[in-house]
This record gives sequence, C-alpha cells and structure tokens, in this order.
Amino acid sequence: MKSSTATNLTPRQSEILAFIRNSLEVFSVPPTRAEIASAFGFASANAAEDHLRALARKGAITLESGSARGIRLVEQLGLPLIGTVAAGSPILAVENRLDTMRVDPALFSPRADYLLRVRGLSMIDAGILDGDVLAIHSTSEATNGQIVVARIGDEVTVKRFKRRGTMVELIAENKDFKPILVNTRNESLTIEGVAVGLIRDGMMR
Amino acid sequence: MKSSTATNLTPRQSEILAFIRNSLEVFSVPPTRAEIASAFGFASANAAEDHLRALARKGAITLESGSARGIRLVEQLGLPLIGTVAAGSPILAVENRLDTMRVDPALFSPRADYLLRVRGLSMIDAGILDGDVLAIHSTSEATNGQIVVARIGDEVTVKRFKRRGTMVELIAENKDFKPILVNTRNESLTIEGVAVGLIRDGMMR
DNA sequence: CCTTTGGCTGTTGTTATATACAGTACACTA
DNA sequence: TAGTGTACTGTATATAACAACAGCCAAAGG
Repeated sequence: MKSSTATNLTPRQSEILAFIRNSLEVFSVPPTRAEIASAFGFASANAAEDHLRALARKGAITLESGSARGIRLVEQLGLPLIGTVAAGSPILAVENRLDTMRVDPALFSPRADYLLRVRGLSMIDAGILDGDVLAIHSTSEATNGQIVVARIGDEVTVKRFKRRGTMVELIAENKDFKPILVNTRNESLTIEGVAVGLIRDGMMR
Repeated sequence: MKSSTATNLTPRQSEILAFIRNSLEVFSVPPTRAEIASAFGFASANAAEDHLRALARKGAITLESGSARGIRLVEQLGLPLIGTVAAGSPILAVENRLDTMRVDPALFSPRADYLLRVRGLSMIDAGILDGDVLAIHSTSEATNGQIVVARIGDEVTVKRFKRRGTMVELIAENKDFKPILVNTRNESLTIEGVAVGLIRDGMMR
C-alpha cells in the first residue's frame, strides 16, 4: 500500500519542516518566508522560498498560492466536506466548506477532491446509506455505470450514470425511486464529479 | 480566583470567535479580515476588524499587530519557555523559544512574560528544584530580596537580589554556593526580570 | 568533464492584508 | 434625550508577504 508522507527530505529540509511544525504548535500559525529566513539566519527570504518549494515538491507540505502564511502540512491535511446532498437538495459551494476529514486524498483513485455527505436512501442498493460520506473526484466526464454527482439546473443529486445518445439516465439504486431522464439537448445537465470512494463514520453510535 | 476567559461576548461576537476556531481547525490558519467578512457576508472587511477588536478588548483573542493572519486564541495561548538557565549558562534569546506551556500569564502577578527552566541546585533552599520552571516578569528593576534573572556579561543566572550602594549581591539559596558580588561601577550587570512564579511538572516520573 | 541539485544571496514587482478614518443605523440605558 | 456600544458600509493607504528572476558555490554523479 504505502501512501502518506514521502521522506526523501534532506537534513536541512527536515529542519525547515520541523520549524514549520514548531511554528504551528507554538504560535498556531505557519511561518512566513521571512520568519523562516530569520530563524535560520538566512540573509534572503528566497532561501526559505526554495526550501518550501522543495518540501512542496516532495509532498511534505502544500503551498496556498498568494495566501499569506499559506503553508499547510500534508500530514494534517484532509479532504473538505463540502455539503450534504440528497435527491434534489442544492449543493453547497466550495466556500461553504463544512468540515475537514483527515483522510489521505490519495487513498482513492483517481484522487478525491472533496467529500459529500449523502442524505436519503436513494442509493441504498449500491451500499450508500443515509449519512454516508462520498469521496468525489471533480470531473465533467462520466462513463456509463459510474456513480456521479450531477447538477440539473439548481439541484444536485447522486445517481448512477447512463448515457444513450443525447439522453442521460440518472438511476437511483433503490427500486422505490424512478430514474431521472434528461435530454441534454434541451435540459442543462452538469456532471460535477464521480464518486471514487465512501466513508462511513459513526457506526457505533 | 477567577481568571481565564471572559465571556461577555455578544452572540455575533461568539459567532466570529467560533469561525476563527473553525478556521484554525479546518485550515490550521487563522482567517484574514477579508475571509471573515466574506464568510459572514459583510461588504466591508472593516466589520470583521471591528469584531476582532471587540474580541481582543474582551480578552478572547489577541491581535498580532501588522502580522498577516495575526489572530491568536487566548484559550490556547501560553507562555513561551525561553530556555534553560543554570548557574553560569548562557540564556537563549527570545527567538529560541523552546516550547509553549499552556499557562495563563495572568495567573502570576505582575504578569509573567516568559518561562525559564532552572537547572542545578543553587536555589534549592528557596524551594526551586532542579528542573523547575520559573515564570519571569520582564523588568530591569529589582528590589532587595527578589529572585532575579541576572545577566553578567554573557552569562545568565537566577539568584536572590541584594543591592548595597553600587554593590550588588546575587545570593544562591544553597549554603554550598557562595554569593556573587558585582560592582556595578566597573562590571556590567543586567537584570532581565524577576521571578513571579514557579511551575513544577513531571513530579510523577 | 559537464550537469544537476541543494543551499544560498540579492533584488524587485505584485498583491494580500491590516488598519485607519468617516459615516449610518439601531438598541440600550442613565 | 443625549450618550454609549454593537454592527455594520465604504474608502483609502501602508506594508507584510508572496513569488519571480538572476546569480554564486559546493557536492554528487554519470
């Protein structure tokens, strides 16, 4: 299996990483380039920048472009839980991130971009129960048989995907639900992503 | 007694505080003014600024002036453990902060500014044991009888302070140690601070 | 030998962020 | 009824911070 942290770090890079950890622990903020430089006695903040790039390249951190103190430790990175989707409920925007779950995005293949909690029983025969969290890979491409996150106008739903010509069939995995038929010629249908995994928590409750 | 968190927060202020907590939990970074504003739908980042000031005034957070994302939750604020001082060991600079201990700075009076771990037995008769952590109030003023952090040239030591004219006596609280006599006329002596408290951890080990 | 990589210095442009100031509206209270 | 605090809008500005570019030096490796 072997996922998680790549550790081809040079000694110096490990020191930088440790400093970032320390900064988070002690100040609860990641450091700036200048702070790193001054802590290590660099005359130029760019030395810190280089180290950060190396750490990002090696997968130890991620850098939030343009954001002040935008250093994130991959080891405490998770996937954003974007919202809850039922049959017909509006999806929340990425900005309305509800929570983060500490899950390795690379656990799923293709990699998961965000999580979505499913409400309702419409996918129960696919083993997707009420309250389950779906790992979603963002894409507008779907192939027949995949479970997709689809947006029809303002409404978002999770269904199994089946295309026949210009007709798309969104099939609930529950015999009590009828398939949704969409003619892509005159109705707007957007594929938001495909389900690449599932997480079920709170099983003991 | 009554210290710690003042909770005269308005509902709105509590929401802001909760958002900051959430931001720290989810992104492991405090939010910017703009992020707060956009999360709450404020048209102006200044609304966030005002809330932050109110929260800072009420003691829920502290604001690091001029620093990007310089919001700190008081509830997870602590005192910096600056270094270790023995009789004659060099003190570490504030930048060489070793750790943070979650202790209310206002627990001590006057308030503690940093912590110092003491090595050695030179103050054992004052109840300061090897490994104890002293809470230090930064000041260059000391009165007779106080336990001070004194710097003589490059060396830092913790002793009881006694001034007689231009002579300063730094007295160890251990009969095996002789007092240090400093003539402030020709020797450099700096009072770094006075001990205002003591913390002993690891008593069960 | 040349090339690459790590680890730096030094400089500069852009933008993200903090923060001050002026003003509005509303609720509370002395 | 004037005064105060909360909760904002809107504008403006200084600077903190990111990030790109150009180099230098030493060690490693093919």
